[in-house]
Parts: sequence; structure tokens; C-alpha cells
Amino acid sequence: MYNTELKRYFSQELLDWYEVNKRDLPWRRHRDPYYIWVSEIMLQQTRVDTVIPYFHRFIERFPTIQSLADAPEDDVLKCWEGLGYYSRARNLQAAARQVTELYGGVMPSGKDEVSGLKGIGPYTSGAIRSIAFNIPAAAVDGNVMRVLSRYFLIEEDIMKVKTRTKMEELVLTLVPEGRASDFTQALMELGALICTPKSPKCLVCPVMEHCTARYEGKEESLPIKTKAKPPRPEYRLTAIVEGTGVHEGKILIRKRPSTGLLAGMWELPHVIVPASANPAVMPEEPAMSHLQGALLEEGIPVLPIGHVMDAEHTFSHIHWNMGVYRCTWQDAPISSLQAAESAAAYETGIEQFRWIHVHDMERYAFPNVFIRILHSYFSS
DNA sequence: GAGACGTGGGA
DNA sequence: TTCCCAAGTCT
Repeated sequence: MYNTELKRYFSQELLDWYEVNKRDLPWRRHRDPYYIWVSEIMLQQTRVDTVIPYFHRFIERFPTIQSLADAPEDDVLKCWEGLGYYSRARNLQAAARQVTELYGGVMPSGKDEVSGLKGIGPYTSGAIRSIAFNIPAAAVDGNVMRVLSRYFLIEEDIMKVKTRTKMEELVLTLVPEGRASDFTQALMELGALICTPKSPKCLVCPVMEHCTARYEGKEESLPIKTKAKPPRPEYRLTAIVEGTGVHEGKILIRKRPSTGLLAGMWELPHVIVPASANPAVMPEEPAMSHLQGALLEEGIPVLPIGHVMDAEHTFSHIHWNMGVYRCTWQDAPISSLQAAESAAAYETGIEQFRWIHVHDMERYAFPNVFIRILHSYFSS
């Protein structure tokens, strides 16, 4: 598969380049497998600059696998607040508990053992085993597929599993003896700094001389990648519920279910409405009426007072259009029957709700969209 | 295989 | 402003 001299040149030049140009990143200051592991999970679909402060906080708060395993899940999510893809955090902790129970708290290095941990797929398994243990294992991510598709002119859709497995096989033939750790990092470093998605810096690339895509003028059009679908719109009415009586000065928050979007995170109560009722164009009265009725069905008796703001938030697959309304807690029952039903529903899920002061926000993990709304609300 | 799953930055 | 992401994994 491919010219042997082409490959030998690539590996050697890449390692030499990395030795001089590697960035000083926090997780590169140690060979601790736990640090490598945490960094690799955080770096999934996330930029280095974004990860760095999170990595420092996370390691300070959870210095060891054992400390992570022993922590309350809410603490882990709070530490992950704002990073996104929160299942990464919950899987990381679940995996820390696996390591504690199965391997005495010591990170394993075997392929089956590492791959068996929650949240660790083929890429992260290869990354941890090669970077932390210097084992010749393939860590093929978007960077690596971009670099290889260009250098070796691989014109196959990198979204396909078959393309990735092919690249994994190729990488294994490229790893210089005893240099797995540096080589894995060098490959990704080249993709991050030189062989970038747009406007690759070919003129300063250590392997430009033998890059096939460069030779054929195709470096800008590789890799081949199918386009992602645009996020579908959703329309939601959100309630900022102000407490009365013993809850005077507080607002109501609730915890999301343990699965699905933003699992385990805290939020403002909100309800979905049909696309035909886009809050941005929906008159206040019918919006407030719908919000009141829909929240009551969920066991939250409130009285909407008025429109506060509109907000938008884009997830990877959904775009939320939100109308935010100030509400008061419905002390006085609407009807005795409804009051009884809603009270029962509220009591049933009591641990999913909290009355909090603004400054208590720092004790709960909120998705970014609700942090923005709350900050906007309390600063005006 | 395709969709679910977040966020902030850069062109 | 809009688009495309950025060191993927799970179902």
C-alpha cells in the first residue's frame, strides 16, 4: 500500500518538524494517562483554546481517577458547563468508575480494556494507548484524515467508516519504531497548525515536497466530506418564574432527564410550541395562555406576566427560537381540581425542581442558552 | 448507516 | 450574516 519511500519520508520529516514546532499544551507536560484521557475527551469536536481552561479546572477539581469516580455527577457536569456534548462528562465519570472497579483505579493499556471504557471509541482508544503508553496504535481523527487524504491523495468520503479503518491501517504502517507517542501527536499537530481545512500552509509544510494533493493541485478540495444537514427549527416558550412567600426573590429551575439533549443539566421551565406559533411573531396573549396551560400540565402552576425577551440558540442538530416570559408562581389555585393535580405532579418530581437566588446559579450546571437568558434578565 | 449530541470562533 | 466547523461516540 503506497510507496515505501513516500511513507518513510513522511514519517521522518513529520517527527523532525514536530520536535521543533510542537505546542506547549497542559496535557503534554506529563505522561499521566489520566491527563491524556481527560484532554482527549474534552478535545472531541472542540478547539484547543476552548479546552485549556476547562482542562486546568477539571484536573484541579478531580486530580485522580479515584476522585472523579467518587464525585457527585452534578459536580462533574458543573465542571463541564459550557463545553457542550455533556454526555462526554457523564461517560468520563462512568468510565472512571469502571477503571476503579475493574482495574483498581489504574488506567489500563490493553486495546480491549481501553476500548471497553464508556465514551472511548476507536480514535480515543488509539490516542490514549499511543500518546500515554507509546504503543503503536492508530488515532485517526479529522486532522489525521485530512493530512493523509492530501498527502496520499485518498479521494474517499471521510464520513464513511470504511475510509477511517483504511486510514487506521495506513497509520500503523507509518509509525516509526518506538515513536508512537510523538508520531500520533505530530500527525494531529500538522493537521492543526499547517494542513488546515482551509488555506493550508503548504509553503511551510515539512512534507509538501512529496504531498500528492499538492502536486496535483487538489489540497484545497480534500478531504472529501459529505455536508451536514442544517439544524431543524424548534419553537419554545420559556418561563422565568418568580417565587412568592418563602420563595420571594427566587426563581424556579428544573433538572433535565438523564438521557437525551443536555441530559442532567438544569434549566428554566419551558414548553415546545408548533412551528406555526413561532414566539417571535406570536402575540403575547396567546403565548402566555399557552405557556400557562402547558406548564400546568407538567405540574407547574404559574401566571405569565409579560414578555421579557426573545432568544435563539443553535445546537448541532436543532435551532431553538425562544420567547421568554416573566411569570409568578400561582399561589391561588385556578380550580381546586387543577390545583390538586398540579400540586401532586409537582410533589412527585420535587427533587427535579429548585427555587434559587441568582447567586446560586454557580452551584448548578446550566446549558449556555439558559445562562445567557438569566444573565440578560438579571442585568436589566 | 444515519441521526443525536453543544459551543464559540473564524472567514 | 451565514456557514462550517474542531482532536468523536453512541444508538
